[in-house]
Amino acid sequence: MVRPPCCDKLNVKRGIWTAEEDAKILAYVSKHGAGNWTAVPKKAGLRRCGKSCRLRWTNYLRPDLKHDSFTPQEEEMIIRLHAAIGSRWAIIAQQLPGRTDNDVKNYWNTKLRKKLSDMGIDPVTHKPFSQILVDYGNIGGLYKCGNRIGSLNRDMIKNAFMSKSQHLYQPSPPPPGFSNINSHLMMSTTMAVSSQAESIIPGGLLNNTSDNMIMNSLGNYSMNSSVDLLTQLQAIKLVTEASNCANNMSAQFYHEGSLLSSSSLSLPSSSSSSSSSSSNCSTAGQEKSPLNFSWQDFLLDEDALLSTDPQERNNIVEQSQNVIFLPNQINNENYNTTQTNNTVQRMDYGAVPSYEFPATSSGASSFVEAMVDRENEMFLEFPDLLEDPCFYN
DNA sequence: AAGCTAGACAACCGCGTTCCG
DNA sequence: TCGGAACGCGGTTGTCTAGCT
Repeated sequence: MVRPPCCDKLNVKRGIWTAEEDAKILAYVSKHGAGNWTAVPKKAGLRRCGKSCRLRWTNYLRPDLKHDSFTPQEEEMIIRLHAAIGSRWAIIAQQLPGRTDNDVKNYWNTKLRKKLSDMGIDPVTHKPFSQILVDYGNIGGLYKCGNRIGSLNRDMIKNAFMSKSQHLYQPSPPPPGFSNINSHLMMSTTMAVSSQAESIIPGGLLNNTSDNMIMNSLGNYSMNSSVDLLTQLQAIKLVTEASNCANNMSAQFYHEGSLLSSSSLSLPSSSSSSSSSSSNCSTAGQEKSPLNFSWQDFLLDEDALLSTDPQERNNIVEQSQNVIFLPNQINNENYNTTQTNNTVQRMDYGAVPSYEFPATSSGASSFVEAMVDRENEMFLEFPDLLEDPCFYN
């Protein structure tokens, strides 16, 4: 391995930093400012690689860092952004004042990934395991009549059921031989990416040119496989706007996340569309107070969706669209993103979005906790379903 | 009390990108 | 335009500690 010149010294110290070394870094930065890290070890009197000095400063010593535990709001923001842009920790961290990419990455790897898995959601794709199961079935021919998945992990079955409550999907007719409850499961697990795009981005809710610009761009996402920084910023904006506006939409986000991350958004290379865009909450969004939240709001009326009446189906889909994605009502003075010299500046939120989570009887304080609580409630509500390991039979 | 294990977090490594002469 | 140095990022590894057996 070829070490950088600044590290290519035999006597470079490695490992845990001492308080004395920290003090030297702090003294140096306070005097000269952060930067020119290759010169820092020599000027500060440290036997460390410049790269290591920079890391120590950015991840630990910076005065603006928060060292307390993550709040539920931060936790949810990480999940949302990860769903939207994947493991772009630096970008995600920019949306969380006082947090570093390393912080976010560690928190994800040690906490959130496991929590999502426990909730039945694949932390990589943000899709329910049940959908992966169905995808697997499509490949392996599980749909064919008489096939059973009784040999599959019971937890996976459980997760499949859970996903019904956590995801709002476009309906698709159940495969032949599936019962009504099966179709519930299937509906929750089958959707086409293209239809997602249309379902979560109802153009009718857009009020101004810049919004339309973003939405038109998103509408073209499937045509291009490249995801540039601007695209990700757009995704972040959409995510944060959706969070602020429809603060009870946590469950649906995974739906959106699958769209935004799995495929690829193609947006025009116009920086103005990102920085100057603003949007207003739709009437629909304003009317739906979090206080009036009902879990049923997240669920589609399957019978209506399966109805042969096109108008009835459209009505349901339109309702779901209004629920899923709402333009924001963010005060642009508080919500700002700029891009200068290819450096993405932190978005500042005058007020950190406060999310309302699906109501549970336990009063969970975070989205994840709410989901877990809801899971428990649903198991109590439908114990019979979980007794039968052969849902798909 | 000793050993083991898992979780949390700090630090390192390799690689891609940007900067600059 | 090119090449080397510096920087930044994401993945991985290492270390410490608390809890359990």
